[in-house]
Order: sequence, then C-alpha cells, then structure tokens
Amino acid sequence: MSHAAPRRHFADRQAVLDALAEAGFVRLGATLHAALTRSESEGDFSARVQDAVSAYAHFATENAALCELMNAGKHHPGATAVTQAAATAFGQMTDLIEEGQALGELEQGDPEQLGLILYATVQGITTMVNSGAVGADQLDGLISTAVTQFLRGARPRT
Amino acid sequence: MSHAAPRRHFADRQAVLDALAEAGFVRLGATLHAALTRSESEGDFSARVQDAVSAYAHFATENAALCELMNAGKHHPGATAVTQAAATAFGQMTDLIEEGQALGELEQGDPEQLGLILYATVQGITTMVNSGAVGADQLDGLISTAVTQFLRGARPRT
DNA sequence: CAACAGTGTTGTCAATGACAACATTGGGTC
DNA sequence: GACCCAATGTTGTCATTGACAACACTGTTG
Repeated sequence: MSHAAPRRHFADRQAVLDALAEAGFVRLGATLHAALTRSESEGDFSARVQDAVSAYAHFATENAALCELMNAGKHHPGATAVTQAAATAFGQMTDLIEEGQALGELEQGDPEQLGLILYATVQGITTMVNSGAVGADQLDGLISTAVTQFLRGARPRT
Repeated sequence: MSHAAPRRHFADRQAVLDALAEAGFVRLGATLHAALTRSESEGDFSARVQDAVSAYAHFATENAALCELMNAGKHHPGATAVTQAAATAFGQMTDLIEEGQALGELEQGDPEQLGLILYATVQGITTMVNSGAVGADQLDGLISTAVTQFLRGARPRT
C-alpha cells in the first residue's frame, strides 16, 4: 500500500476517524445487545442493568482510544452514519430503562433522560479510568456502586 | 514573538498543554470553591450540591476544549503539577460528600468513591453536551435530575 | 568589567495531512 | 474482441507543524 492509497476510500483524515467511530458504535451496540440477550429471562432487572453497564464499561476500557474517538464528536458535519450507529447503541439503554419502568422498578419520566444519565455516569467513570485518574482495579467497584445507586435513586417513590 | 520563543518556557508541545490543563484545574477549583462558599450557611445540603455541580457543569461547557485537555490525561509522565491541581479541585467534591455524610444526608462509605461517581456523572453529561450528542438546552435539566437521583440513591437507608 | 542565566530570533528538519497527475485493472457495452 | 470507464493504486509534491540548533541581546552578579 502506498501512503496515498487510503484517499481513494476516505476523503480525508476525519473521514477515516468517522468510519472507525461508526464501527466502534456498531461493536458497542453488539456488545450491549449480547449482554442484554444473555440475561434476558434470567436474573432480575437490576442484574440486567449491572450486566449491560458492566459490558459497556469493559468495552470502553478495553478500547480506550476508540472510545475517545467515539465520544469526541468531532465528526464531519453530516456524518449521519456515525450519529445513527451511536443512536442505535444508545437506544438499547433507553429500551432497558423503559423495561425497568414497565416492571415498576424505575420511576416514570423521560426514559431518554434517565438513560442519558446512566450512560453518562458510565462514560465518565471509564474516561477517568482510561486517563489514569482512577486505577483500573477500581472500575468494577465503581460501576457496581454507581448502578446500585442509580437504581435506588430512580426507584419510584412508594 | 517568534515561532520558537515558547520553547524557552516549555520543553515541548505537551508541556504547554499540561500547563494549560493545570491552570484549568486551578480555575475549576476556584469556581467550585466560589460556589460552595456562596451557599455556605444558606440553603440545605442538596442545594449546595446542586450549586457546586451546576458550577462545574457550566465551567465544563463554557470551556469545552480546556476540559477535553484536562480529562484527556495525556500528560507527561511525572507531571505532578497537573495531578495535584486536579486533586485539589476534586478534593472539594470529597469534602462535600463528607459534609453530607456528617449531616446524615448521605450513607457512610468511601467518600472518594461517592465523589468520583458524582464527578463522573457530571463529566459524562458535559462531555455529551460538548460533543453535540446532547443539546446544550438540556444541560440544566440533566444535571438537576442527576444530582437529585444521586442524592436519593446515596441517602442512608432508614 | 566579565561571565552567565534568561529570553528572543532565524533557519532548518522530519513527520503528516492533503492533493495532483499518472498507471493499472476489471467489468460492461457496442 | 475492441473499447471505455470506474475503481483503485502509485509517485511526487506542498503546506503545516512540532522539534531543534545556533546565534543575539539584556540584565544581574561576582
């Protein structure tokens, strides 16, 4: 391969990064899907959330650079493929929240907002692990505590 | 100024970024301090947390590029100044958590871990706002909901 | 004064992202 | 089968950028 060959397939550097980010979101979506399918009719709701979030967290720490790309959001304006892949992955979070609401485990309210908060929490934790601000050995404990507290905090008031 | 002048003061590009990140953490620390001092003996604990977190969130969205630098963690190995400035800023979160524990508003447990989760949540939300994944108009609502749920989720079990 | 530390200046280098011009190839059309 | 065209790859060049060396100026200090 010559140094200029990629130009045939990608307009510029950013296009390459966009494609990588898109692929990353697809893989992340698949990872989440696998985690959610695995625990489908087994385990209670909180275990399902723990599994999904844990899967996300490990994906994020095992693909640190990729995740940086994904959440950097420096995509080409109009890079719909990236946005769409992200939305698909994220949609599973929203679905999970709706599931919890239907089960009476989570309070009513915009599922997107709840999902966003959970997603953001995981993302924040993994970012700190990836940046070295927090030791990787703390990841599982943090995630588990965060999810537990999220579930408690979003539980319907009796 | 000539193009090479900065080299007299910074070993390389990364050193410049490190210095910027450090200054950012100092400013963030000051912002947090101001928010916490302002509400010192006025308003209940949850209002104090809301204020502090809101201050952080706005700092992060108004200084998006700076915050990216700060949490990127690509600092020179041994850039203690950055790490220390970050710890100072972060320490205020921990202090606030301890305050809540003393007031009986938060459950006992490692205050660092609780603070980390709160910090990470805010960080995750602001990252998504900064990347455009979430509209800036949703920031306040998300932060407020997140803090409320955090406080509920970390409340001592009666 | 003389030496020196601190700072600024010019000039150059290697790496990198972007680009143009040309070559190869394989499938489709007449 | 001859021809054409689109897809892909190649070489070469350019501007930008981070890094660096060599030299110049200035103020302080012995």
